[in-house]
Amino acid sequence: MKAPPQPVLQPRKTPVQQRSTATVEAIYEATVQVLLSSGAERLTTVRVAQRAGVSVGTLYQYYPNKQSLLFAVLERHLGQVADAVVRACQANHHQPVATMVTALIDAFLDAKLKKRETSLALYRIASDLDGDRLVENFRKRSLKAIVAMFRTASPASTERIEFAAFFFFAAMGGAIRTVFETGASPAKIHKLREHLHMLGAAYWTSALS
Amino acid sequence: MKAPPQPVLQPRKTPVQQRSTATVEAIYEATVQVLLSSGAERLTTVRVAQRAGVSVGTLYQYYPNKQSLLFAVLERHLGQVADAVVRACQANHHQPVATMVTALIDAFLDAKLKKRETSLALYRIASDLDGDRLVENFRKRSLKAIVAMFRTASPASTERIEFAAFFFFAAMGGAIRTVFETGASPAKIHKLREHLHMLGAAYWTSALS
Amino acid sequence: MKAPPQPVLQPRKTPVQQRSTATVEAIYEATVQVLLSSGAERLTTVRVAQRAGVSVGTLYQYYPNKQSLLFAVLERHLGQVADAVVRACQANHHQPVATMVTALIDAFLDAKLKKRETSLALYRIASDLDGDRLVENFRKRSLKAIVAMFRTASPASTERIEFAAFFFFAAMGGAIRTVFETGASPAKIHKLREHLHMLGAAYWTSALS
Amino acid sequence: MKAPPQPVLQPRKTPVQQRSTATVEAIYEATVQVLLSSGAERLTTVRVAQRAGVSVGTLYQYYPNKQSLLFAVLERHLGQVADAVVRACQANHHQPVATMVTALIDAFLDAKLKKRETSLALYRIASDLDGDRLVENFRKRSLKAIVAMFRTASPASTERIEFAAFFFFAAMGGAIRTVFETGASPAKIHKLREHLHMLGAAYWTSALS
DNA sequence: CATGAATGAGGTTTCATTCAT
DNA sequence: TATGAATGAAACCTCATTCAT
Repeated sequence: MKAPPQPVLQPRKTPVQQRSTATVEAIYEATVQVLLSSGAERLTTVRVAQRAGVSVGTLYQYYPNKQSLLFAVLERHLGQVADAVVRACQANHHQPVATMVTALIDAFLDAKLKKRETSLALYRIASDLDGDRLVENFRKRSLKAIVAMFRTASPASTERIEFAAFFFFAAMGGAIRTVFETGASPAKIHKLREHLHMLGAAYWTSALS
Repeated sequence: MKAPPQPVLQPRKTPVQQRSTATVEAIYEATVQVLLSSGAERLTTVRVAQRAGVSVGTLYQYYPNKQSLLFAVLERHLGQVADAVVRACQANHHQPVATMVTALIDAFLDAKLKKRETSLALYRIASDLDGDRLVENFRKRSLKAIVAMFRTASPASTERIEFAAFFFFAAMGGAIRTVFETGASPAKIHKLREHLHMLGAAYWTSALS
Repeated sequence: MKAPPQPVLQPRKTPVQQRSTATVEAIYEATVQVLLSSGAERLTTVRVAQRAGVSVGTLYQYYPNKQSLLFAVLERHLGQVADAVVRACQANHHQPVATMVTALIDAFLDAKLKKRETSLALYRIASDLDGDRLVENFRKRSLKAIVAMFRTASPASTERIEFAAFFFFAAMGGAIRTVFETGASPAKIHKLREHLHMLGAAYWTSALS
Repeated sequence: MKAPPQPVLQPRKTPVQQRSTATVEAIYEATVQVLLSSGAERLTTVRVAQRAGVSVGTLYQYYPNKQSLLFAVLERHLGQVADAVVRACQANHHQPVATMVTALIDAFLDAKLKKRETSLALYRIASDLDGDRLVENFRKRSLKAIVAMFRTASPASTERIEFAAFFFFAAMGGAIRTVFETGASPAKIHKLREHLHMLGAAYWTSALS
């Protein structure tokens, strides 16, 4: 991956035609597949194009460079998880804290589980140059919803809730990531959920008091 | 016209002369420095050698390939953190749970803080091929000591303690990592420690009951 | 940071466009030329590419590694010689032994003479890793045709004919190679042919009796 | 193998002391061993020195460069074979031609057999830059003795005998080399000798008439 | 004399990206 | 628009040779 002087990371064009949309989608899917089957190290633009059934040239019509490709994948994945979290939070305003915690954890964990493989592959590329920015956006969106939810349940200061949300989100993410990375059997996933609930209940009770 | 090599990750030779000991250390230090200043992506063997003030050839006399270089850094870092954790655990057998939790958290967090920059850089390269193995070893060593400590404080089943240790270690690591990655001001570090203590106390009380 | 490759010696892709057919041929020719002008020792992929008027990258689009390049040249050369031998043998079934011997020798020698320089350069690279396999194939093809021919002229056991063919083929090859290596003036070539005829006639008469 | 501007191929010093002689011998032996065990491709000066139990520096005290090392080995090997041939020839002056032929063949083949492995390894390095010169010397010495021998048995012109000797020597060498290279079982060696005798008798009878 | 650490040119190979067809 | 051949900078790694100790 060469370092382009001024990287452009947005898709080059907004597809409006039928064919373009299909092509973009095929490239997206191919990227995920190559990521899963070959790993980030072996992911080359030519390989992705081949898997997508198009030529490299075509790939570059829609993504100005390799990074934008990976960004697109990462962005969509994070977006899906954030969506789940936001929905769960919005649906549980004014509920008891215990309910909120469970809903938040389940939403996050289930979203990750649904794309477990993709998620695993993406942990790695997220570290690459400037992937942080996307992760940051993802975190902001999620935290905003989480904070909003907990504010309907607790008189604690916004600042306090904000840090607690940030902190808990990070801890939860770390636990899930590690379980995924060390091999996630159904039994282990089950225990993970249990302990997340336990952790969440215990933590938020302390944190909001 | 090369011949098929087999990747070896151990240092290539044990220095016998005075000079080479200094060289190997210089290369190690240079690796850390380049990692910090340029990032893993921009870390090349030539750059490391230059920074160390030696030629590439010399580098390859001591490290058979680029990976072994990164391994050495990762290994030493993880070893130091594990050492700190193990020491803290051994020193707190038969203490109250609250004391144990605080000791564990502080040991881990302080070890990480001491090499915060290095730690940050290493999160990224650990994902690389087989870095997992080192991380796995690190986790095993740490968990063994943690489990041994908590067994002196609780009649809970070993299996339960083991999972709790694994889970908490992962959550704590995730929280710390995220704080490091999002910029760790002293104030934030302070809050982090507080909330880790809170999280730890709340979680272990639940988990061991 | 490379991943463990597995050596492949077959050409990498089949050209579909007009342009690439020309390119692959240019690279092939350049390889022969560099081999002749610089010797196998000085043959580098960059040099070959330059001589071919393309970039190294292009070279590697068609030949997966340096060896495959040399293989291609060796294979074509050996193929041509084998073709000549096979044709000569097939055309002389049921002829007198003297005729057979002369035909065989002339076919082999003339095929070698036609590409004398190439042949000379190839003697050297054939020794390289696994070049043996190609030479072995070449020998098998040739010997099969030779044995088939002599069986139409002699009641000797197949086993006897087979060894005689192998032995004579080797002796003939050695004599020709040495003459080529020590400088082959037309006069010397003339004598060589004469003595090969003499040797062949004398040997096969003994061997088949 | 870099190309030194003005290669010096003679051993750097003539060893007179005890230790030096032993060292030179050890290096020589190590070279052969490395050649056999690792092949010419993997033969490095450091490896040879290690196998010899000395440092590279010491190696370079006795051999000015890598080529001179290989030359020494090649030279000694060829010398031994030439010695055997010369002795056999000198011992068979004025014998019947059949006796001469058998003696010559047996001397050559046995000398090669005695160092079959070394011989095989050396075929390859002899092709390297300027190995030809040594081979040429070897051939000259051998041919001189062969010609001298046959002149005591035949009134044929010197020129005729000379070419016949050259030609036969080459054919014999080629046959032996090929057998060695294709795997020389005792049975195959036995047949080889038989057919060499047959070839030799038949050829020289024709050639001297 | 011996040692072996250091050198660095040079070789092979990859892959993001461009552009003529 | 799509194609895929071509590019070439840049990375990794080797190894003959030197020279301070």
